[in-house]
Amino acid sequence: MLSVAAQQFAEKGYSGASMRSIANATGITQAAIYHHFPNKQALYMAVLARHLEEKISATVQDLAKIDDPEKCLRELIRRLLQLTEEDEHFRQLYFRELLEGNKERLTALAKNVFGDLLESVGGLLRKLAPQFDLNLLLLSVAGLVCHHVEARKLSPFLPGSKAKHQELDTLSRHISDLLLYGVRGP
Amino acid sequence: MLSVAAQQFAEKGYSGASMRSIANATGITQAAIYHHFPNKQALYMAVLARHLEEKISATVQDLAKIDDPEKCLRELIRRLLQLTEEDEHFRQLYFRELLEGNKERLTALAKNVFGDLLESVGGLLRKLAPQFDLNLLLLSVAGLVCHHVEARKLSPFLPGSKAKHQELDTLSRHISDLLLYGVRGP
DNA sequence: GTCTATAGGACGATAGAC
DNA sequence: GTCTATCGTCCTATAGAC
Repeated sequence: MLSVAAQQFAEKGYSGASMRSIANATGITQAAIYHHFPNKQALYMAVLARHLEEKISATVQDLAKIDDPEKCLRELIRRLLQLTEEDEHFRQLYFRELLEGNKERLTALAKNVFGDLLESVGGLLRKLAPQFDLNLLLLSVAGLVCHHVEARKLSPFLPGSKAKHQELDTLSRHISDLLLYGVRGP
Repeated sequence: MLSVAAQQFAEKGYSGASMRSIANATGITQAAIYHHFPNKQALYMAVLARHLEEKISATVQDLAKIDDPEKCLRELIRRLLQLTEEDEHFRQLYFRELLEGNKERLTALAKNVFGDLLESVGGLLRKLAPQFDLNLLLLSVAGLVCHHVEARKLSPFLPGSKAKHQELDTLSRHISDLLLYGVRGP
């Protein structure tokens, strides 16, 4: 039921997803939701907790074990790409929170999502890029990954579009190379 | 009236913004909108055309005149940051289109927004980064700029947040340095 | 070009039976 | 825990007067 709600909130947004359609897709009537959650907001918060906060910590685990900083960064990019590709709703919910999240929800997002990210890869990034601000670098990585995956819907309509622009390996190499070496390339 | 509608669509999304609230904020009644637009979709499309497609072409003009590629890239980043900061609705509408745009709307977005971008800075990027795919590079730049500005709402709640993370100059230098030199820095 | 009025439906939430 | 039924509110869109 939480995953059905996540799908609808991600695809249609908070206002666009109705309690009725979520209930119907779950297989119960709209009134029955109110036995599990007091109101729509509470249901939405439960969706966020499960879909954003749990998934990120599972994704970035074990990264600290990789010794070589460059390999570790490439692996971070690869995992984030895979997460945001496999779980379309994760990415959409994150974007929607950036757009519409109030102070309370943004605080939770910062603490639970980026807090976990920092813990896992903060050390790596500090070693790899001592000249850069850690928070800004994290936001750069998140922006690159999420935007590239989200823009795959847009990519086919761009002039000079190629099929390989859709592939995860292509995106992974592009982002990693860009981050590691800048526009001049490796 | 189009700018009022842009504001509401950007802030509350398509479903969240009602014809009533748009009309009231404009100073007319809800029924009067239907004299100017046949329905809600048509109003939304008019908003997109004005707010996304017109603004981007004004922003990237004159860039080709700058000879030094590095200066030109820095200026591109600065202008895009300024556009997406000054015109909050531009950025929000772009993100919302990425999330919810159908094929027709994404085609228009690709053609009118990224088409203009390509025309103005395509040559620069090809010269500056011959090893990188042009479309992927454009999407990287767009993702970095938009995400950084959008994430300013999130930034204060991050661990280790600093006031300067909010400043446009800081963001501009961070993004430009990262693109030009990678994580190793200049 | 804007108004009032209203149709017709979807929404969130509640009451109460089973 | 789920149902049916319903309330009150909001919504998009239309009709018709001025």
